[in-house]
Amino acid sequence: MSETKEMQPRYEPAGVEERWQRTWEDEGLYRAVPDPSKTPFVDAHPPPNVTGELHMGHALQLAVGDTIVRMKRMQGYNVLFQPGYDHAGISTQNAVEKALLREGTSRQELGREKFEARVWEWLHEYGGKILVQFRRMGASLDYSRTRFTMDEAYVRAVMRFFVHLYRKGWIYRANRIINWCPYHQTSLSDLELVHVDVDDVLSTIRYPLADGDGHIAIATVRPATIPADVAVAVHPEDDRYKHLVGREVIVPWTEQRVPVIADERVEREFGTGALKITPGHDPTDFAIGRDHGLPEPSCIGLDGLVTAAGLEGLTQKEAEEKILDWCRERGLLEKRESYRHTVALCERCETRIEPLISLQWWCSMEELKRRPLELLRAREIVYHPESQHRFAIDSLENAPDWNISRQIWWGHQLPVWTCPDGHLTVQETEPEACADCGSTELTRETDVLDTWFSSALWPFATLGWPDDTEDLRHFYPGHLQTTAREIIRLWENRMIFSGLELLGEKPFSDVIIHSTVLAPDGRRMSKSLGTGIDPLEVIERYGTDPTRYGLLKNSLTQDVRFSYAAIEEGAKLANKLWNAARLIVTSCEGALPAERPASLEERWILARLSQTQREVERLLGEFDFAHTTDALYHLTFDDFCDWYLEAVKARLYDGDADARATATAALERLLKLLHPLLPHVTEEIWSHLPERETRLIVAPWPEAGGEEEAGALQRVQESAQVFRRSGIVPQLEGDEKRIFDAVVKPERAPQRGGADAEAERARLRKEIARAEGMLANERFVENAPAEVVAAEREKLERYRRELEAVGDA
RNA sequence: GGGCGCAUAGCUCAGCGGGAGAGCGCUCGCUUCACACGCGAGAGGUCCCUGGUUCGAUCCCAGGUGCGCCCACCA
Repeated sequence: MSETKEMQPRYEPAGVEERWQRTWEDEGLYRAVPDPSKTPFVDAHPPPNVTGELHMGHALQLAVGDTIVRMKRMQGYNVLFQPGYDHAGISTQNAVEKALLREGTSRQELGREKFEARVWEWLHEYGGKILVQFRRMGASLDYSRTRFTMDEAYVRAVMRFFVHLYRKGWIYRANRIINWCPYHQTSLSDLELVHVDVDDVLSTIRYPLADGDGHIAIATVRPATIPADVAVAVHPEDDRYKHLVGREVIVPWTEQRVPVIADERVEREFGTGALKITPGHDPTDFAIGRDHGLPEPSCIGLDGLVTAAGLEGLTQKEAEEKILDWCRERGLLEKRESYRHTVALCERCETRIEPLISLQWWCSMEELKRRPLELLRAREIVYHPESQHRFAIDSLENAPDWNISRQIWWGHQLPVWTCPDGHLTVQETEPEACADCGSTELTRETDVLDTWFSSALWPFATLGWPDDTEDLRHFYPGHLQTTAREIIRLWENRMIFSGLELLGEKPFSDVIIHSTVLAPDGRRMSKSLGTGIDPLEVIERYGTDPTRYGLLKNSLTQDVRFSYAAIEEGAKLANKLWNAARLIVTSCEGALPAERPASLEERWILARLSQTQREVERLLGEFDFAHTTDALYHLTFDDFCDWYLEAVKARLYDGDADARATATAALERLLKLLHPLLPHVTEEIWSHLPERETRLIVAPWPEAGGEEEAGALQRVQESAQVFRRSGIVPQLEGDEKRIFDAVVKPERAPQRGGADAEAERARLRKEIARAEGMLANERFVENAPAEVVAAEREKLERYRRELEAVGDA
């Protein structure tokens, strides 16, 4: 399938990349088909939010997964790289609501059914955008298998999961304090909040003792919640208040009598050391209240407005004013001081969160987390880098029960029906009648499930579960996951326990937690800061190959700053490779004779290719992309181009058949090693090589041969170094002399003066003195490892040899 | 308040017990028939500070300083 196109001196990714992306997909080379004769390799790529535009983190994530997957595919694995997108409950609902607002209407006006229809409409318009972006990033996903978490089949999996957990007794309904977003009118998990610092006012208010004997002062930033106070708490060891425990105080405004209790969760150092207890509107107070058996009244409604007697319908600010005035009149307001603290906001709309008590659905984690922990501890599932493995274990150990219900409209409605008598019927599909009393007047639970409840099924719901499909049998359990750090607890842990619980096997064995890509100035990339860089714009400018190279050049262990320089390095590598290929292709037209690598430089480059291949296999096995790029960059520039090609160039021009055959073979191997990293340029070059039977993307990964000759050019390279520094031509013979003359071109090199030679001698003498000094140190020779001492001896000999060559004046 | 991580050349970063490295940038020399997104040479560094362990520390340990991220109910 060689195509005879002229190769331009400069490689231009534009056009070439899109062409290959189409070709690979059209020729079905991304397709994954179950085949029992092959070993599967599965990476279920995280489904981005359907509303989203891909950001730099997605680009990195895709590059990481795609690089591994491309190597595996060439190595003969039956690769499934699964694409799709997530319905992203609240985030999607938000986007559509914003659109409705612009049209002058609202979700409430439309009603639930019309709103849902509207979301689907919106999805049909924008939902495909993600996949276009995936393709443009060169991701070799099997697009024919694209799944959506609200597909009919997927919904069935979600319902099955819920019913399964319910029947196990792990799903329950309970009143708990939750994070309530008054704007979205829904509960939110702790992980859906953002915390920001705000300037607030801390008020110190006196609660008179019921027996008239003085007062206790408490400090609060939320006087509006005073009407729901049920106690005042002090630390049990606090000598200031010990004597008051068990007595009663009078709550301002309501003038209710409440007890003084002791609890060690009270911070003695904060404020006055006394804390008002409002279980209905504060998580700490809620916990303390439950432990002390206190009532849980509320004074703030779901809309965030106050409901307390005499304050009905007021905003919290207004209520606060009234209460503070009330206190002031009675001399109970001790002081007001400015106070900076953090508050929780809804991450979607940045509305201040109200902690409220609400009836929610929960999933108990006690049983579900047991086996995942065993597997993680046994390292049957491994997070990379190692620090994230420990974090994953910690976060699972401490996983609280999971609030799985949300009071929004867009999502999977709970498969729970209630009859007028309050019996619950829980089953996958709509029941005819109540399971308990046979009533046919059933109403379905209006809550929907947390988005992550469905995401948790991604590795197998995409394969057809709950049906026993061929896909499932062949492609489950999978292997790789690539994810951002912040969703380990939201997603990774839940995929693991759901896979183990429902299918009995872990969904994957390795999880790569990639780094966060920061803006060039080290700040977070974010739209609101204006620091975001659109990966598609970078791709437009530099090409996909350079972009993924630039992103992968960084280590996984720490956050990295986005760097155009790294991407330009990738562009240079692509261009260098292109030109190396141009030299070989243009001088090697015509039939190829048998390969017979006879000369020193040929044996050397083939050994270097093998050596680097092993290194790349090892590095990618450890998911070390930074060193992979480094090794391949130097292999291409230094070894392949600057030494090997320079050495054989003359023979290629002369039409030496053996040289041409070996050059083509060597280039072929170089292209294979580089393909996972730079898929497009390597495939394009491959298409210019004569008589290729397959596309490079599915060409077999080479067998790494021997490495014995990898050091064969050492003497020539050392001589070159000495010559270039000193101008002194070394004594070499045969192949070594020929290579030296071809690569170093002594006749063309500028004549060096005596100063250079003298500088070189001085350098060598210094090195020799250092090495001699070390070897003269008995304690070094005795205590240092034998190989370290031997290496030092070798160095000494080499320096002496070089000094002799330079002429020890 | 917990947890994790980072401080190495002008910049971005690798190295992590025995010669201080890469890429970019900078200086100098190359109109060498694959490539100037090239080739060659070079300048540039108390490897954050203070102690400790060691024959030997950029690397290990302790403390300090300065950053970053994640988590957390100080009202």
